[in-house]
This record gives sequence, structure tokens and C-alpha cells, in this order.
Amino acid sequence: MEVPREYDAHRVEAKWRREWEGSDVYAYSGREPGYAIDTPPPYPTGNFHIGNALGWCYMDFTARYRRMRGFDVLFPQGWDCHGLPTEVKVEERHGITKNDVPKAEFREMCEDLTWENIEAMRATMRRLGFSQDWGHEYVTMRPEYFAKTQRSFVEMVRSGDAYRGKYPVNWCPRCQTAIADAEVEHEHRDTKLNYFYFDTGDGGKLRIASTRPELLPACVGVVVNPEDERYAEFVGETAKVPIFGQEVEVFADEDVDPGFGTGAVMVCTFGDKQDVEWWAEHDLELREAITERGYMNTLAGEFEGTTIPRAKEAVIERLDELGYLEDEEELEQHVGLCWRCETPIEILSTEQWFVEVDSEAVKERAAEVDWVPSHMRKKLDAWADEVEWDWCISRQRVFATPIPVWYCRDCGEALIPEIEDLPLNPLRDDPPRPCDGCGSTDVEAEDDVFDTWMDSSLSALHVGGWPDGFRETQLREQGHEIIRTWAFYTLLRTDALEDTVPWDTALINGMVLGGDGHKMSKSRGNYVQPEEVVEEYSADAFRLWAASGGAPGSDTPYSEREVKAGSRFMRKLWNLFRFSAPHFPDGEGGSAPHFQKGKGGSSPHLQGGDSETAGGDTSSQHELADMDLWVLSHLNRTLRDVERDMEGFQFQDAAKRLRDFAWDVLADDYVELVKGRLYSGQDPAAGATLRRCVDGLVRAMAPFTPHLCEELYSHYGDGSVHAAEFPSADEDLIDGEVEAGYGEVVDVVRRVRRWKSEEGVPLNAEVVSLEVYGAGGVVERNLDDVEATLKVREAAYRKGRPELEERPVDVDVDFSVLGPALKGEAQRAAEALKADPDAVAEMLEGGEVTVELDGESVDVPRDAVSVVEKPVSGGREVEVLEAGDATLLVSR
RNA sequence: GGGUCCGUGGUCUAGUCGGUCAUGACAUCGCCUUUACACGGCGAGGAUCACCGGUUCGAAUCCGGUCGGACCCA
Repeated sequence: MEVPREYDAHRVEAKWRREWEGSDVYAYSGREPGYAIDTPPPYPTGNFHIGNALGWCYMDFTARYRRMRGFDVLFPQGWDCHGLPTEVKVEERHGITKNDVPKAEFREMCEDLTWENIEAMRATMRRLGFSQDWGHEYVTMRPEYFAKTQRSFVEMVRSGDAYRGKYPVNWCPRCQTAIADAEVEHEHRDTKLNYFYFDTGDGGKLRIASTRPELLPACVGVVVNPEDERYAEFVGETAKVPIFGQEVEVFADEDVDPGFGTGAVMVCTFGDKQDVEWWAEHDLELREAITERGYMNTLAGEFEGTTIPRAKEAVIERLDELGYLEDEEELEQHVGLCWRCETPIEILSTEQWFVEVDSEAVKERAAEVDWVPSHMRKKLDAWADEVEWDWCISRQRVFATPIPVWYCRDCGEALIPEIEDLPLNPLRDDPPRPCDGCGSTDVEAEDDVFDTWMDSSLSALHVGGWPDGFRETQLREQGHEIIRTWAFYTLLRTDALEDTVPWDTALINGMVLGGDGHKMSKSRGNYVQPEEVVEEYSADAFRLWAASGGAPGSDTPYSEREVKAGSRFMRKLWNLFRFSAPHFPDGEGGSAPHFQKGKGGSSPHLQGGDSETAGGDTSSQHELADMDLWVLSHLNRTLRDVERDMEGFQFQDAAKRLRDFAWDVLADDYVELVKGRLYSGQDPAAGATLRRCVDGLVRAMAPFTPHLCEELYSHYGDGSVHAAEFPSADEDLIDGEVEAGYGEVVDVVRRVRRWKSEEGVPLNAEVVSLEVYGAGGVVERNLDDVEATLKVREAAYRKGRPELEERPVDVDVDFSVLGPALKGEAQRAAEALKADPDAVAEMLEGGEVTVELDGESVDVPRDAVSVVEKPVSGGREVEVLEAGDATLLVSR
């Protein structure tokens, strides 16, 4: 195998990217067992950002791992196209507003922009090496998809889960559309609390405080706390609204905070959600003074046609002129804003379609899902408890799925199409039949469209095969900031439509933080683009950062250092492979050598070649050395733990384990120890063991660093590593005794190497003699390894201790024994024992161990203490080293 | 204001159903060119485990509080 000296990540990654695009390694074919991922369909902004990339890395690790585990993985990519941001971009780009051109033409412009943006994001995804099956891509603006959105609506109307009605909704005056609770953001704004009064019948004054005096024309009542004695006399009376003159009733409600303002509140339709509650509960009149465009209407009289902020100023001015205004004070207020344009929202009562929200049902479904990390479910539950209104699904926009409904002009009934009529656009298509109610053919098309979440909340259903049957998907991956929207709506819709859960597991990623500790965002300027990282380092290095940056769910600081560390590890693997490959046994294809723990008492063997066919071929069996068993135990222990980590989506643990094995165990210890045997050329077990370890690493790392591992694996000439089997642990080879036994040899070698380093002696300088005292039998029979690795002319194994004076220097106390035995005395007893190691040593030899505390002799359990002895060389020209329990005498 | 998570060497981080001496990476410093790798190896220094209190023989770990941060919500 010819392995180039340097790993050229850019060349290699480009090569395999091309290769994979032309192959079907990632294609889903429907074989069992299946593993379906409900990949998020991102909004096609054209920018696949680093936060997206983190989540996609998690999915890709899982997809690749599952494929190697034999699952037929469905890793599709969707695009959640509809929505206002694209409309706004299109308006900017063409210098128009959506009303300047026919809707169909505007929609086409939106589609064009969307395709461009999708292509840009696809390129980034490919560049990062994600293994989606592009044959299963879906695009929500395509009729094939939005027919499903429409169908889901029709089904939910029929089942009573969706309905139409006139209710107060959140309204954005700028976007001129209704929006859902989940789309309302909140912000602190400085405003003024205005104190003024209403005249009451007998010449009295009812003082109220309001932040929204411009809503006086919409005032339909005044409410006070029933306990508030100041206002007891007014309850049931009427008051006259200043300027506008309507008489409104004063009533009592416990929800009024007597401590805020004057304790008397005016109820307007609608200032806020509290108004809506009072309005509904006390059956008040509906007086709306604000238009859908955010201007005052005719009810506002002289203020008609002004904007809300201007009306506010003008009304305050007029109140002042008329002598009603008494005071103003600064107030920090919480304002609801449109999530998209940050315009303060209004609450208007309009005719809309709604989906019924059953928070309890959603929570029950959420409880059936396995959340990783588990606490993320609390976020969903908390939101479910908070939702106040049913989900308003109508939007007064253009670029969205049309609501497939007509309304009868004669009897007003809604005409809902049949499933087979879908997809359709009522503005373009003829109604399929006359009105169901009166048979009239005079119908009017609905020109509202659906909330985009109506499309995207079907993603799991779509991936799971709906409406042609539905099979739960295995994995949903998303960020925790959209639990209240996407996760919530998806659970709700899957429950309503299929009476089940959308996914087995919800894996939630944290935010990617910038250098300032805040979530990375363009507006903060703490932003790094994934392409930049890939350009400077590599996709694989970026992926290693994503894997090891933190546990899924926790926020992960982006760290260039981590990316660099990843590159360095990749280089280590490359060099490890380059060193090892020439020593791999000849004539073997892709299968790594198979090892067998010896049966019937014989020692473990390995078999060269293809394990399936070489089962009885004893001629190719080689006897494994202790060091081989040692490293194989470590390897298999690592693989066992890695499997557990991958199953639990703990990528950072898996990556760290593999790194530790590769670097600390395999490269730093085993490779150094095995060199002697490799160079002798007489020991096929050495190369085979090395092969097995390297092969296990290459396969196990493949989900994380697919390009590097594909390149390495290609040297075997056995196809794609991504079609290979994930290395499973051979439990028989995991043996703590083997690890401990040969571990002593490793300790000896490390200690002497360190000594050489401390002495400033080159590592390959010869050591004249080495005597090892007090080590186990494994060290005795592996002295050759020690000699070869350390260049020792002659190593000797000795029983017992060297003839050196040994002096007790310290006492080790085992608190897990001493603590329970002596309770409160433990700490002092330990101090007393440590103070006199000689005495303790003597007592241990004699039998009973006691300690004097306050003049009293206290018994100490023998196994709670052990004496630490230090050998003291008696003037000999040797160096005395400690390696674990062994004592080494070296001379040079 | 509420919820969730978090606060460990200069930086990032492991450990958190308690057991003396706290893990690793990056950075810093010292030594070493040994036929995979000097973008390497071997070492060294560096942490009152945010703070206060409690439980306990014993707390980074459990409990309560304080302060600080992030995200979400009001």
C-alpha cells in the first residue's frame, strides 16, 4: 500500500465528494430494519449557518453509524419554502410590493428565489459531507408536497380539529396578516403610563391609568378589583369616555391589580390579551378602532386615518387641552412584536381558520418520545401549559399553500373539496361542485393562505409515508429554540391525523456560541460561516468540532482551537495508518483479521484472511503475544463503550474514547512496543493485531470523519467504508486481568522512557542493565519487549524487593474503609497515622493497628491503612525508579 | 417577572445517585531529531471546583440561599 506522506484534506475531500455524488451509498431502498430521520426542512435563506451545521452533523453521525450497523437509513432533505421573508426579499429585489403584480406572477418570483437559495444551501451541505439521500428530497412549495398540507387540513376540518370563526387574533399591521401566538416575540419598550379620568354620572371622577390612550375610542368598559374600596361605589355605574363620549359600565374583576396605576383599568377591544379575557367573560361590546393596516378608523372621529403612534400623541394632547390628563409617568412595558418585522402587534377580531390546540394531548404524546437530553421535554410541556389560544392557521399573504376552500355567497357555507381534488388553488381553479348547503354555484374563493407551520409540521408524516400509511420515524433533530413551534406543532398534527407520535427520539441541539459567549448571529457580528472553516481546515475537522464540542443539548462555543485539534488528530490517524499499512498481513481484502479466544484451554489465536472462509485453516493462525491481547482488550473495550455512546447520541464521549485509544494506547504505547516484533519480520501476529486495531479505528471514526476514513479504507480495495460494518466489540477479548498484567510492562517502559528523557538521554540510547523487582509474571515473560523497546542490553526479572533499604515514608489511608469505621474520629485518626509511618509499619507487621486519640487507644481496621515505602539506594551506581508496584534498578 | 440549563487551572472542558491526592485539550515553560508523525514525543508549572450556609466521619458532587451567565417565555 502506497500511502502519501501528507494528508491533503482538500484534495481528498473533493475527491470523495465527487465519488459519493455519483454513487448510491446513501440511497434508501426500503429494506428492513429501517431508520428514518425527520430531517428539518430549513427555510431557504440561502445561508446554511453554523447552528444548522451542528444539528446536521448530529444527524449525519447517526445516519452513517446506523448504515454501518446494517440499517437502511432514510436521511432525506426537505425545504420549508413558504413564508414572508422570501416575499420581502422578492419585493426588495424587484423594487415592487406584492400587490403590484398578479399573485401568480409574484409567487413565481418567490419560487425562483427559493430555488436559488436551495441550491446554495445544498452546496454547503455537500461540502460538509452530509449523507442525505437526495433522491428523497422534498420541497414544500411543490404541489406534490402542498397537496399533503391541503389534505391534512381537509381531514382536520372533517374531524373537527380545524374550524373557522371570528375571534381576536394577533395581527401584524405591517405584514397585514394574522399570526399565531408562537410567532409573537416580546420586548421591553419604554413608554408612558398616562393618568386621566372618566366622568361619572353624578359629577364624580373615575381615575384610570393607561399606556394606550389612543384606544379610548375602543373602550368598552372599566374594571376594578372587587376588594378595592376606593371604587366600590362605582361598580355597576357607568362612566363617560373622554373625547369620544361613549358610556361604559364599571365592573369588578379579581384579575385587576389594585396596586398598578390607579387600580382602575379601561377595557378596550383590544389592547392586550387581558382585554380579550374581560371582553369575553363580561360579554362586552366589540368596538374596534384600528384598521388592519394599523390606522385609526371612523370610530376615532377626528383622529381617523392617523397612525397608532400619532394618534397616541394627539389623544394625549387633546386630553390635556380638555383638562382630563392628570399625570404621566415613565414605564417599561412588555410589547408583543411580529417575529418577522418587529412591528408591535395589535389584537383584532377577524374571520380566520383555526386548529384546535389540545395541550394535554400534545404533552401526552411528548411523554412517549425519548428526549435527548431528557430535560428538553420540560420546555415543550412549559410551552403547552402556556398556550392560550387555538392555533390561527390563516395568513393574509401570497407565497404559501392556498387554503382550499370556497364560500357560498348565498348561504355562507364553506365548500371543502374532496381529497382527490387536491392540490388546488381556489383563486385559480373552479370549485369542484356546487354549495353543499343550498346548491348554489355562486361561490367565492378563499384568498387567505396557510401558516407555513402547516407545511412543516407535516415533515414527520411525509417522511413516514403519509398519507399512504404512516410509520413513525426514528429520529427528529432540532434546536431547542423551536421546540415550542416545530416540535409542538408536529406532535399536535401527528396526534390529530394519525393518532400516534411522529418520532421515537427527539434529539435537541444547543446553540452555537460566538467568542462573546452569545448565540452566533449576523446581527451580533460574532459570526463564522461554515464554508470559511472548511476552506481553512477541512469538513472533517469541522465535524470533529461538532462531535466533541459538547454533549447534545448543551450550548457549544465555536472554537477554532478545537477545529485545529481535530485536524491534528486526523493527521495522527493518517500517520498511524501510514506506519501500520506496510506491516499488515499480505493477501487480505477488506476484512480485518479475526481473533479467537482459544477454545479448550489453548491460547488465543488470530486467523489471517477472510474469517468466513478461513475458519478451519489453522495454518494461518498465529499465536498472540501478551501485548497483542493487551491492546486488543483496550480496543474492544473502547468499541463496546463507543457503541453505547453512539446509541445514546453521546458523540463527544465516543469521539474522545476513540481519540484516547488511538493516540494514548495504540500510537504512544503499542506501536512503540511492537516495533521490535514488526522489524524482525518473524511475527505475523504483530502486523495482524495492528491491522485489527487500525481497521477498527478507521471504521469507528467513519461517521465523524467520513472523507479521511474513506481515503484510508480505500487502500484495502474493499469498497466504501460507509458500506462496511461498524466494528462491534468482541466481548471475549475484553479482559481486565490482561490489561492490568501487561499494563505493568507498559508502566515499566513508560517509566524508563521518562527517566531517559529526564536525564537528557536520547530515547534510543542504550541502557546497560535493568532489573525489575516486584512485578507480576506477565512482566517476567515479556522482558524481551522491554529490552527491545528501551534498547536495554540486558533486562532481568527479580522476585521480591531489591536489597535496598526501604523506609516507610507515608501512610495511605482508605477513607472508604476508615470513614464508616471511625465516623467522626476518622479525620483525626488519619492524621495521627500519617504522622508516624514507622509505627504503622510495625503495627501492620505485628497484627493490631491502633491509634491514640485523646489518650485512648482506638482500633483501626487493617485494610484501612497501607504503608508507602521508598527504597533508598545504598550508595550504588544505580537509579531506583518506581513503576506502579514494581521497583526498577537501571544503569547506563 | 417565570421556566430550563450552566458557573471546574489563562481559555474550553471531563467528572456530579459523596470517599483522601480533580480529567483532558489548547496555551505556557523545559528536555529529546528515536527509520509514522517535531503539525511529533517525554515531562513541568498552573484550579480556595462562583460565593455563603446546611447535611455528613467525609461535598466539585446532595440540600437551601446569594451572585453571575446563556437560551426560551411573559
